Amino acid sequence: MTSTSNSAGHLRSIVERIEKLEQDRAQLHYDVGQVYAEAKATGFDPKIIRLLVRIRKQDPSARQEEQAILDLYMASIGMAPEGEEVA
Amino acid sequence: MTSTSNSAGHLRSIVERIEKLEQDRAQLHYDVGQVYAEAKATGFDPKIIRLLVRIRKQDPSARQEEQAILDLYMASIGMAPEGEEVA
Amino acid sequence: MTSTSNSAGHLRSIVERIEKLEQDRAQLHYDVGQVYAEAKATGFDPKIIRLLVRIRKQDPSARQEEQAILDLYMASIGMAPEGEEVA
Amino acid sequence: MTSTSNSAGHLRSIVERIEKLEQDRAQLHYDVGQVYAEAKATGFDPKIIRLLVRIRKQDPSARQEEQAILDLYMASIGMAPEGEEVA
DNA sequence: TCAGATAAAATCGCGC
DNA sequence: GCGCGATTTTATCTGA
Repeated sequence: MTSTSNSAGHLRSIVERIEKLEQDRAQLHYDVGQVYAEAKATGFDPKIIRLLVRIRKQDPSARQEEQAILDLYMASIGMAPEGEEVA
Repeated sequence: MTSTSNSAGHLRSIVERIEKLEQDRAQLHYDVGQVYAEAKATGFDPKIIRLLVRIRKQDPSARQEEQAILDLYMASIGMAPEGEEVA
Repeated sequence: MTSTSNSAGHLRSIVERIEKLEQDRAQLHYDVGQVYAEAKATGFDPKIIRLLVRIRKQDPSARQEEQAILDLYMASIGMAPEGEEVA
Repeated sequence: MTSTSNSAGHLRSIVERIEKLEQDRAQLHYDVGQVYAEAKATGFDPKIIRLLVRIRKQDPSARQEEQAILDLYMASIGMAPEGEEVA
C-alpha cells in the first residue's frame, strides 16, 4: 500500500483526476483560442465569429423555450404533453 | 469544389472546429461533475474538495500575500484574525 | 476622530456601505419571492410566470443582437452604421 | 374595468411588480459596483474587499469548522497547512 | 490601464 | 434526501 489509508488514497485519486480533467479542459480552451487566432489571420472578424457561434447555439434553445411554454400551459390545464401515449 | 468560395468553406470549417472543441470541453466538464459525485458518495464533502483543488491551483506565495493583505485590512477595521475562538 | 486613521475609516465606510446595499438587495429579492407566492396563491403557476418575465426581458436583447450582427457586418465592409451623419 | 378579466389584470399586476422590484435590485447592484470602484480608486484591492465582505457574512464558527475539515483533508494527502513558509 | 462584456463557477431551490 | 436546473456571483478577456 502506498498511502496511509484507503481513504487518503481515494481522496488523492479524486483530486488528481479532477486536476487532470481540468488540465485537458484548459488545453481545449487554448485550442479554441488558436482557431479564433487563425480565423483572424485569415481575415475573419473574431467578433462576428463569436456571434455566429453563439447564435447557432441559442437557436435550438429558443425553440426549446417555446416548447417549454407550450408544455407548461398544457400541463396547467391538465393536458398530456404532445407525443405521449396514455398507456 | 464543394463550397461557393474558399472563404465560405474556411468560415464553415472554423465554426465547426470551434463547436467540436466546445463539445469536448462540455464533456470534460460533465466528467468532473461525475468525479465530484463519486467523492460525495464516498463520504467526502464536495465543497471542501473544491476548496482544496482551488488552493492547489493557486501559487502558494500568491495565496500568502493575499492572506497578508486580508489580515491587514481586517486589523485596520478591528476584526480579529481568522481562526480565533471568542472564548 | 473616531478611527485610527483615515484609511481605516474609509475602509470601514466602504465595507459598511456595501453591506447595506447588499441587505437592501436581499430584501428586494425576498419581496420578489413574496409576489411569486401571492401569484401561486391566486392560482398562477410560478414557473410560467418566471418564463414570462424572462422572455419579456430577453425579447429586446434578441432584437439588439440582430442589430449587432448587422452593425458588425456593415463595419466589416466599411459602411457607416445606420442613422449616422458623415459630418 | 380596464382589463378583460380580473385574472388577466392580476397577472399583469404581478408581472409588473416583479419587473419593478428586479429593476430596483439591478440599480442596487450597480451601486455596489460604484462603491467597489471608489474603493479601488482610493487604493484598496477590490478582490480583497470582496473576500473581507464574504468572511464577515459567514458564521465564524461555520468558517472554523470548514477550515478544520480542510486541514484534515490536506494532511491526509500530505499537503502542508496553509500559511507556511517553505524556508 | 480600466470599464464593460463574456463566460465560468458556485450556490440555491425545486421536483422526483 | 438527492440529483438537476436555474440563478447569482466571480473571474477572465477584449476593446477603448
